[in-house]
Amino acid sequence: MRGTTIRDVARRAGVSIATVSRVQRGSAPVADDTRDRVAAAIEALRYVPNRLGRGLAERRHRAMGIVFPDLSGPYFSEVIGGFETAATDDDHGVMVLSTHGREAAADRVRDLASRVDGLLILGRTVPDEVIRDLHEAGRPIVLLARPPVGDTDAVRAENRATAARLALHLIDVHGHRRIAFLGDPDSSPDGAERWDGFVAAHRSRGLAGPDGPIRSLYRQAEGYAAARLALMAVDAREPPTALFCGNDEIALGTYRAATELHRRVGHDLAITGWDDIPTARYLAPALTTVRQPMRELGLWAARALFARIHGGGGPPRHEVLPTQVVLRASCGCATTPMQEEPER
Amino acid sequence: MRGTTIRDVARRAGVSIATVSRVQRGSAPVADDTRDRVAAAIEALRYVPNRLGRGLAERRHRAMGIVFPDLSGPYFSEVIGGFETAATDDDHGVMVLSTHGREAAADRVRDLASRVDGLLILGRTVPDEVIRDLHEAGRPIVLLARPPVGDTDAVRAENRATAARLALHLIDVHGHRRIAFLGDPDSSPDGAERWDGFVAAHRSRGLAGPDGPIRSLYRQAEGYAAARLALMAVDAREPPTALFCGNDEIALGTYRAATELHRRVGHDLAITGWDDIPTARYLAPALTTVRQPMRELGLWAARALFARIHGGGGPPRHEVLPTQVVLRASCGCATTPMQEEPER
DNA sequence: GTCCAGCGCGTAACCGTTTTCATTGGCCCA
DNA sequence: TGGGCCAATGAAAACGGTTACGCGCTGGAC
Repeated sequence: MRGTTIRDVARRAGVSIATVSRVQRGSAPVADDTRDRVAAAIEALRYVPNRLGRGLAERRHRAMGIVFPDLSGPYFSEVIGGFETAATDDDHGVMVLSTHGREAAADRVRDLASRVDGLLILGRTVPDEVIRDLHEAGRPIVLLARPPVGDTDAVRAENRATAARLALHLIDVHGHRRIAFLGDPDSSPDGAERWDGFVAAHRSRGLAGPDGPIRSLYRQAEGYAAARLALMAVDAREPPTALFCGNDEIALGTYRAATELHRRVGHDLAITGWDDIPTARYLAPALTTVRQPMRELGLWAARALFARIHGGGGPPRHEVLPTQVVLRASCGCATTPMQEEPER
Repeated sequence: MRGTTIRDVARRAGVSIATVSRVQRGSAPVADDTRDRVAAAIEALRYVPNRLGRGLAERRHRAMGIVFPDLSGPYFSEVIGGFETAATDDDHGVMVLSTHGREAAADRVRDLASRVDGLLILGRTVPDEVIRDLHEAGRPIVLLARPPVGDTDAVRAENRATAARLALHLIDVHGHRRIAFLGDPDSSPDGAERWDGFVAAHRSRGLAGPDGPIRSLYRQAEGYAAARLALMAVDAREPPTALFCGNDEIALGTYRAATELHRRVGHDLAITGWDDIPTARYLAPALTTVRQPMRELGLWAARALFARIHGGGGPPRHEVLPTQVVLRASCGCATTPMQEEPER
C-alpha cells in the first residue's frame, strides 16, 4: 500500500517535485496557472506529504512529548489536556508516555526523546540522571511539579503560602488548636512545601508547632490508616480537632475513619484536602480543599517548550502559578450545597 | 545542535555505516571484535539513531494515534491508559489528539493519520467521511464506542443486555412501575442501545412501555433540568418513582433535583447511572451504576491495531466487551458504606 | 539594440537510516 | 595448489521530502 508521493503529483501536474513542494507549503511564489495545476493534482491524488520525509528534511518532528506517572485521576488528565491544546494549536503532535512505575522508564523516556522536539516531564517519573543527560544533549525540556535539574525550565503550582492560608483559616476562623498534618513531606517537593506552610502558620500565631506529620502516602487507604492513628490518640494527649490532608485522596480515607470513630465531619472534626478532585464537592459534607490551575500548568509548559524549540537559549525559566483555597463544609464553614457550585 | 549520526559512529569505529546499523539493531552477524569496537563508539558518543531517518527507511512510524473528544472525565483517561500500555509494551509510541468539538477536527485527524501507523478513534469525534477515506487509503483503523464505518474494526462495551438487567432490577426487586429514562438515544449508539434494553425490560414484564426518553445531554446540568421535568409531572400523570440515567453525569444532576423537590434518593426515589465514575461511590447515597471495562477496551483496540499493522488483511473484527451492574444504595438496595468497597 | 534585474522553475544535494548486492579473504577439501 | 564456500564487510541505492543554486526568459532602462 505505497502511498502517493510528491513525485506522483509532480508527474501528473507536469512539474518538478520542487514546485509541488512550493505549492504544497506556500514557501515560494509560483505562477497562478502552475499552482492551479499542482493543486488539482494534489486534490485528485489525495496527496498528503509523508511526515517522515518531511521531518527528515526539516530536521524536526513537529511533535512534543509528555511523560507522566499514570493517567488515573483527574490531575494529569487536565495537565495533558492543556498541553495538548497548546501544542495542537501550534501544529504540533503530542506523544504521551506513562511510566506507571515501570522499571524500564529511563529507556522509554530516552526513546520518546528521540521522537519529539521537546519534552514535558511530570513529577517524579524520571531519574535525574536521564533528565540531565537529555538536557545537556540540548533537548528542550520542561519540568512540572518537580524541582528543576540543573538549569532546566520548570513550572509548578504554589504550595507554601496557600497551605499557610488554609491552616490559618482553621486556626483563626474555626478556632482549632490541635491540627494534624496527614501526608508525606519527604516523598515530593509539593508535600514538603505544604508542610512548611502549615508549620509557618502555627509559628505566626505563636502556637506550639505540631510535632510532625502523620506519615501517609497519597492514597485513600493510607489516609484512612493515618486518620485512625491520629484520632485514636494512643499517647495520652488529646486527639486533634482538625485534619490537614496532603491531598484529596488522603482526605477521602479520613472521612471513613471519622465515620467509624463517630466524629462528625464539619462539626466536631474539620478536614481539608488538596487538589479539588471532582469528587470533593460531592462528598457529604463537601470537602474544603485547594484548587490548582492544572490546565494552565500544561499550557505554560507547552509554551515554554515552544520558546526553547524556536527561540533557543536564554536563562532557565521557572514559574509558580497561584492556587486557590476552596471553602466548603468539611472545615466547618456554612454549608453550600455542592450542587450549587457552577459546573467546572 | 546537530546530533551525532551513524556516520560519526562509523568513522570513530573505523567501519562502514552499514556495520554500525547491523550492530545497533542486531540484524546480521558481525565479528566479535568489530562489534565491540562499534559498541564502544556508540557508547562513547551516546549515539541514538534518528527516528525520522530510521522510520523513513523502514517505512513505518512505530507509533499509533488515538483520537478522543476530550480528556476531562475518567472515561477516556482509562481507555487511553490501556491503549498506551499495550502500545508501549510493543515498542510503539502513542500520539494523542483531542478534538473537543473543534471545527478543524477533520484536518487534524488527517494530519495525525500521517504521523502514525494506525489510528484508534473514540466516539463521535470524526466525520464518517474522513474515517472512510482513511480506511480506504489502507490505514489501519479501529473504532471504539462508535458504530463501524464500512468494514472497519470496532470495539465497544455491551449496553443492551445490561440496561435490561438493570431495569429489571428496579422492576422486579424494588417494585417500580413508573421509571423515567433520562438521556439521549439519538446522540450516540451507546445511548440508543441502553434505551433499547430499558424498553425491552418493560416489554418482558408486560408493562406499559415508557412513552419515551426524557431528553438530556450527557451532562450534569442537563440531568438536573430533565429530572425536574420528570419529577414535577406537569401533565396530570403521576411522577416516576425511579430515574434511569444514561450516564453518571446526568445522575449527578438528578441528585440535586431530588433534594430540591424533597425526594429521598434510595427511599422514595431510585436513581441509577452508567459508567461508574469515581465519584459514584462517594455520593450520599452511593450511586447504583454500570461499570465498563475501559482499560480493556483500550487494550483490545491496541492489539487489533497491531494485528492490522503486522498481519494485514482479514475480515473486520467487531468485539463487544461485557459490562457489570454495580448495586449501591441509590436504587434502594441495602446501604453498603462507600468506604468499604475495595479501592479500584 | 544591449544590458540587467528579477521571476518562475528545474536540477541536484541533502536530511539519517536500512538493506541489497558485491567484494574480499580465509578455510577446507580434493 | 587450486577451487569453492562462507562469513564479514563495504558501496550504493533506496525511503520521501526541502531547498540552495542557477538557468532561461521577459521587460524596462538606457
